[in-house]
Amino acid sequence: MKKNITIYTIAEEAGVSAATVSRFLTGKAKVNESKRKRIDEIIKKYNYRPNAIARNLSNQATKTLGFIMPDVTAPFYGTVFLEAERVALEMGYSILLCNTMNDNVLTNTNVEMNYIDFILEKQVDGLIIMGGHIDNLRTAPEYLERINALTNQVPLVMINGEIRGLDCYNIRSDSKVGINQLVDYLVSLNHEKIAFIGGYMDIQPTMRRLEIIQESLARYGIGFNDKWFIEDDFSVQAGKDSMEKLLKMNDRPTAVICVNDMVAVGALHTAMKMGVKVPEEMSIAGFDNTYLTECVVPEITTVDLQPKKLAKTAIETMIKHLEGDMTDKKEIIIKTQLVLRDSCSIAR
Amino acid sequence: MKKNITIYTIAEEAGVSAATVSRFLTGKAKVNESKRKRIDEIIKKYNYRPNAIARNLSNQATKTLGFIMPDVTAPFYGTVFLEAERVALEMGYSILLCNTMNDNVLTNTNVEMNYIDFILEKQVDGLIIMGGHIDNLRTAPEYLERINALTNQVPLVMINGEIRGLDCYNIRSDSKVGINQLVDYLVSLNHEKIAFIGGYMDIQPTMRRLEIIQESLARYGIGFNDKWFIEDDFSVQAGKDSMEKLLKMNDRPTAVICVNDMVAVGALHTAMKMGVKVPEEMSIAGFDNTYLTECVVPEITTVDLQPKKLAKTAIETMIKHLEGDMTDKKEIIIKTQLVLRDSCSIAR
DNA sequence: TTGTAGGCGTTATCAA
DNA sequence: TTGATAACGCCTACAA
Repeated sequence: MKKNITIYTIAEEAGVSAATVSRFLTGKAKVNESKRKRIDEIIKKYNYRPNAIARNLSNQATKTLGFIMPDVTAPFYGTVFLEAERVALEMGYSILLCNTMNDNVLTNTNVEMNYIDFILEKQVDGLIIMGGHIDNLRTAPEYLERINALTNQVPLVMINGEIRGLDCYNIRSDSKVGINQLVDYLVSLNHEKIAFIGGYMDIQPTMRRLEIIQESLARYGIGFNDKWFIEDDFSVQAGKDSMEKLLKMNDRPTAVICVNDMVAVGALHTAMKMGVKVPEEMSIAGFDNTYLTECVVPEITTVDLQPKKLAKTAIETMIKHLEGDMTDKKEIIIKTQLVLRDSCSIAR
Repeated sequence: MKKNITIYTIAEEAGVSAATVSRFLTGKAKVNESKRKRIDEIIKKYNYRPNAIARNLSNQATKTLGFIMPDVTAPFYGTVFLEAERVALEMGYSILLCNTMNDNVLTNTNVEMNYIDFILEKQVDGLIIMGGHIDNLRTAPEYLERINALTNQVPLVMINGEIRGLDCYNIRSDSKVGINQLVDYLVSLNHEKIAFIGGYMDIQPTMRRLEIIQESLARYGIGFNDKWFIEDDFSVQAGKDSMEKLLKMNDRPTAVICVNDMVAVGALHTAMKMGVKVPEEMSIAGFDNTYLTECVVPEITTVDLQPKKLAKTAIETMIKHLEGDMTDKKEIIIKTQLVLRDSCSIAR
């Protein structure tokens, strides 16, 4: 086994001490011009790279951020992650990603809890959580306890999470603006029979959106028919199934708001398959404004949650905190906005 | 600042030496039952977790694999990554993901090369590369040189890469079977005017697929009209643009094979927007078999590249290598297969 | 079965 | 400006 090349290797060949090589590497102290040059040469000769593990151990910091989410494969989460990675890298940090996929959002918190431990062992400097159990309105007590303890070990940023009274940063989107715009729009198109599909009752984005929709409709004196809330998960398949249920009803809604774009795409899929014309016979809207909305015809009208802005804010908030630039602004709201496309038209 | 809890903290309180605690932790040597118990208690009391960084430094291994790819957000890549993460975790490894997004596939190799350095500094035990410059048929010499050097530092697994004569493992999908099936199918539907859209000429998956399509058509004595190869990138937008070009031609093809599902979805989008019925007036097929194909109507007929199998094989191959279970099978072929859905029908 | 001591590759403190 | 030297937290001979 070839011996590793270390600062000692470099130091020896350059005729200096390891400390000097280290200083050269970090640039935190001056080193004589001639030695500089020699060190530089040897480093290039060996194509030497400092060992980040050793560096981390010594520095007591890894310059890496843990990021826990359900599934990068979902366009919204994926977009957030990618932007987070980009911004982090730009600021000199890297991201350790964990997908908790297998967890059942409503019950089993094991995967996520294991991941938290796992990620802490890796000594991340900060932890970012998006989706999963932090969205759960009835959080399991042991999970709550764990996440509370967490808060003392490492700074935490939650994206669109729901847990109250937790000492962490919250980056959340204010759905209200976007939803009001959406409801205004639908009402202006004469819709009064509006459904809401996808998502679990116990999950925050679901209930929050549903409530705001109801409030928003109430401004027009329009009631929400509970039969038209179809509970399911957040997948394309959920959209397909839920729309099918809706279409089998005697009293159909004229417009369907979906808990996210994936569900909207699924809903559109079923409508088309069952010969229901969108938007002529049925209007459909989504949430998130992911690229999916522009994949289908008609393109889907949606509420933009600004995933990139969420990501950027989350990373910047975390790094500011880590670098001592404290704020006491623990909560940051990102505005949402309606994006008009082709999937809604006048009710008939 | 609170002092960190280390094996010494535990050792002291348990009245044993740090070595014993370490042995308890690794389980690699026996430790007396009564001490076992005491150690265990203290560990729980403090909620102690071993510091992975220190462990890695000592072990000279990180149990993490670097994974370099262009963009997790693309469904195919995302699927591969997710499965890779799952399998790796199951085998006790974690994955450090890097998205090279910003690189221009054809020219600038900087982002990817920087990432390689970056990832090596983190002392990953192995490196997996999928997409990006390894697909480039005219690889930049300095990139080749770099990647060759790489090969001496860390085991390398390439997924569907093209670089020949490199000492690494290759997991690649054999497109031939799937493409032959696709061509057989299209010909059986009376298609003779078949286009191919998306992808760059200089990129392996593009050319490989195109060549095989041509060969496959040749079996039927059908020629390929070069005008119907529209070069573009691999995005939904590419599909939209390319289809538009195709539809503006006087002599239109009756079927379009797309370099991947995203392009296929884009192509379908344009066809529908321009009032061309799919599949009645135009058949469309894709590659990859991602979930996108089932989002749209008609659902898209595609060649399944088995992303999960690619991922699993890649990870298993890597870990087998790392754990000394060497094989000399440096190349593993994953079969592809045609998946029939609704986007193709008889030519007219 | 247990403890001592040295090493993993860097950084940082303290003299010089 | 430089060089010893002691951390950082864990693992593993080696000796007991």
